[in-house]
Amino acid sequence: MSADKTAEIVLSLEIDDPALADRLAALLGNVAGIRLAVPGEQATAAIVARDVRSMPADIALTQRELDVLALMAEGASNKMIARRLGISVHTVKFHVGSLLDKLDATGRTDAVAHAARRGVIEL
Amino acid sequence: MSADKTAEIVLSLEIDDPALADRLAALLGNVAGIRLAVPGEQATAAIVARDVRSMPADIALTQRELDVLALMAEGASNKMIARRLGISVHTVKFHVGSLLDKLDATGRTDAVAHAARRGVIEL
DNA sequence: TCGAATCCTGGCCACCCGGCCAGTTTCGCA
DNA sequence: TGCGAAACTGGCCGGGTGGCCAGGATTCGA
Repeated sequence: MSADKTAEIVLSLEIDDPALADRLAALLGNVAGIRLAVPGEQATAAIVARDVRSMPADIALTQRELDVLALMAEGASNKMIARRLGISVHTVKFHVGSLLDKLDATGRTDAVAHAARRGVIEL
Repeated sequence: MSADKTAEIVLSLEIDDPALADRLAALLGNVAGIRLAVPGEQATAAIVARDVRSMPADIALTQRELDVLALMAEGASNKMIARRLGISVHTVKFHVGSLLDKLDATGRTDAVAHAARRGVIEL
């Protein structure tokens, strides 16, 4: 019975803003096929805030830097990034250096963490 | 009036499971006051997966591994971690090695990214 | 009592990383 | 028509990283 694919979808409302949470609760409360989870209940999916954290002025990264950053977040080494982007390792290092500078990070791990925190990338 | 509190809520559907995503899209598609975001659009909130399949039982990490992992997420080097925890660099490497193994990561950056994705740590 | 797990440490070594120096091309804008 | 920004490449090098080997100490449950 737990494998009933057509059962109603349980949504966990995880919004800090009370006003927004209330509005969503009201709107979703009487939609057939959807049910809001009671506190602590295992939900199928969750609704989380999305507008606040991406607001504070995205850091100005070039397209190439974003390419490199995305691959860094995948755990790729400079060599792998170079191969994937079809450029040399030296160029990758060049972009990584710019990234560390712009993101105020001490290393690639820190850079990915900072970028994720600021919403520049999604993990 | 962009500050109209009663404007429709834009939801970003971020569900990997195609079937679930389709069902949610169908159910939410004609709810007054709610609109699904087009790709790339700035949404008010996001709907993310939250069932058991996406939370495959927290990885069994020891307390010490969690200590090391947290410092790694701060961008700390092995040497820094060693100093902070009062242990040798060799021991830090030992724990980092275990983390890479348990988190199925290729390097410390990948390890932090994986851990963040699985909710083991908060960035 | 005997493992098993966890935590700790050391040496060794190939490789990676980040920073330094230098240069080239292409593009858009003033 | 210059000029800066972006992208790209190279050499060099000190230090960091990760994997391998070896060991020892502790606790806990079978």
